Amino acid sequence: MKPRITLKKIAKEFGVSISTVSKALKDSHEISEETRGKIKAFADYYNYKPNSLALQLRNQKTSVIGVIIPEIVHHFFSTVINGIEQYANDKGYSVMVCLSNESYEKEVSNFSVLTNGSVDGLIVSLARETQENQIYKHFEALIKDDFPLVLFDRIIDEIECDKVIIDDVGGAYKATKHLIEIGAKRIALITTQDYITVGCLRKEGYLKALVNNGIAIDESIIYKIDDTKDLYNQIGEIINVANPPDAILAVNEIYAAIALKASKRKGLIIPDDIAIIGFTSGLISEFTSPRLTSVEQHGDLMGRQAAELLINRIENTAPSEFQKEVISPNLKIRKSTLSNS
Amino acid sequence: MKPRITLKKIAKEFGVSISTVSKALKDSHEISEETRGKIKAFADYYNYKPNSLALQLRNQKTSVIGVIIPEIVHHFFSTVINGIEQYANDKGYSVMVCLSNESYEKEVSNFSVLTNGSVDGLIVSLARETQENQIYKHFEALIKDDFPLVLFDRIIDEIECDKVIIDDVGGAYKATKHLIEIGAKRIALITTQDYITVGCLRKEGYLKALVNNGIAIDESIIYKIDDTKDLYNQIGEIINVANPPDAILAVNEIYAAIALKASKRKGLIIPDDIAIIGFTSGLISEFTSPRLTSVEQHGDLMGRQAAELLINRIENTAPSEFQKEVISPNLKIRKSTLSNS
DNA sequence: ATATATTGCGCAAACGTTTTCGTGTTTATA
DNA sequence: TATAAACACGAAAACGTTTGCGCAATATAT
Repeated sequence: MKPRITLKKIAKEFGVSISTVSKALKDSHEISEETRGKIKAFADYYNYKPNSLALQLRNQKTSVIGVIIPEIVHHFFSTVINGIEQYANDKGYSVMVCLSNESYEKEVSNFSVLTNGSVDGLIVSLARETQENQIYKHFEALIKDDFPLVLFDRIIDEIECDKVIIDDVGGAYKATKHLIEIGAKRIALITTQDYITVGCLRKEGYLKALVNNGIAIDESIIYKIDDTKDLYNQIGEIINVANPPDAILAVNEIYAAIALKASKRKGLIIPDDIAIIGFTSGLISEFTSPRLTSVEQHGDLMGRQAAELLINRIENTAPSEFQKEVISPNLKIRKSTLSNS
Repeated sequence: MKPRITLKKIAKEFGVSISTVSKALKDSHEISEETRGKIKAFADYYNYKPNSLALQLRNQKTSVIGVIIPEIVHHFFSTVINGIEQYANDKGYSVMVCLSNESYEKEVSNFSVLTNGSVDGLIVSLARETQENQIYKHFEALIKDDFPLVLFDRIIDEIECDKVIIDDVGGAYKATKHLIEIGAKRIALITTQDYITVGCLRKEGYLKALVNNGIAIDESIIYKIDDTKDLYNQIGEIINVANPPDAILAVNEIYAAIALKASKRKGLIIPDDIAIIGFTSGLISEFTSPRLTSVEQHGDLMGRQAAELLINRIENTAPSEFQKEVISPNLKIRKSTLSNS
């Protein structure tokens, strides 16, 4: 690659000082019309652009925000990124994305890459492993220095910073209530392992809805899926029993879609024999047959809000207490809970 | 945010020079054991980390690669990002993602943000609008300066740089041939507007397969979808005719999934009445009913290869001629072309 | 005791920019 | 003609880092 053109080189070309060139390019009236003209023409010809590293160093501001997410090949997270990008761009920031791949170690290494001055702030959703291990040491230094930080979706309360979450309890409550309203009596819950906080919260909403509507809790139809093992087998076993549940609430779209397939394979009619709802903001629900009723998570909005909180923090326009934004999910009712009869 | 600790501050603390501190922290034997010890302890306590902007400026290297893609909420692109990240991380690079949102203007503005010295190289897939307008002015300066650049998927031949594409012609050929082999006679093509290069190439493969197998080309069953209008209507009209095609090749997953739904609604049996194949690397095909046969695009691999080409270019380990990697797609045969009978 | 190594550290340049504060020359005013 | 103002530009510091080189002071060898 050819070396980029710098103020110094332009200065040399015309036998003037660097400051003269800098001022000329900024149209300072300190510099004569003539000098200005030729310098600008020259710079233009060679496509001069100020080196942003130098500017960032001088201004002590990068206008970049770092984002660390567990994975990107995941509709929810990519919508969040989208939201972050939108808002950040509007405000003149760029986005640097790093993936933790659900690994604690990778998350920590991303931290050290991003907190060395290359970004003005950080938006993070915790890796599964981090939640599992419950080690948050890498956050301590940031918190101590008031480094601008926003946690979203996969958050933990111990870390003191701005946060954006969806009301998982409320979403699960709404979904469960809907199932009850359409006549379900035995509503199974397909959820994650306990250490995934969103899984727990959704279970909470599910339980609350049951209790509030006078349905006894049946622990035997609450299933905790192990994401590292085969999903089809695990979920298939829930359906392929003598007396399968008459409704299912799944904490994500994939679980729901698999449950739907398993039900069809067993010959159950959806939603008459079994109604299904998934959590999601994905495309899958749109194309299953029948289409899946689902709890919409508004990832875009979440991203925008996270970016807004962060940028306010960066630019010191935020209140000193940390904010916690809660986004209300809504139920998108489709055919998997909507009987034709 | 508290100001970060610097060499200067540590130097002041101990009444030594900045260079002493720098050397001490690097365990230089130029510095006495004693001085080294106390400086390192102090730095450690205050969690000193070298400011990466300063390093980048000094080393004339950012170890960041910029990526500009049309959109991120798109399974194919997110798998590509994933691949890029994997390879880049392995090699010690970080990734900065910018979205063009299919807009020419946004693409150009992303260019100016990223080519000011903040990244060592660029991986780009063109915005739809850019392909439509055929204005590639923003590339010229880069090319002239040998700026490390890799184009993937949505490429154009005029721009001289490294490229990664999938063999769209071959993929469409394979898919079409498969349809012919299972007995299809009237194979419709659902494709994009002409300016999308991948659409054209896939059409080419489709036509070639027809010709090679002695099937007459019927322009009336080649449909060009307008992405800015309602997809369901446009695709529905293809199916809801007196004599619908007996097979469909769609240039992406969504088109295929919609065609599948429309076919089912009309009461057609898939694949007996109508067989369907989509291009994709997505999740949708997995969950339609029946599941969709599809041309797998290997986005991950594409990302890794793009990153490899770029990093080789950056580190000057690439041959001087530009490379063009072509990835062979393969056919994932599922129930939408696999008759039970 | 003198010459030579070795040790321990500081200086200064370099990366590229912006900006304040001079400073010398020219022009305008008294 | 003397003085003030206007003009056109340069020097230098600052952002934070690394590193080759120089220079003392001490330690070792002759």
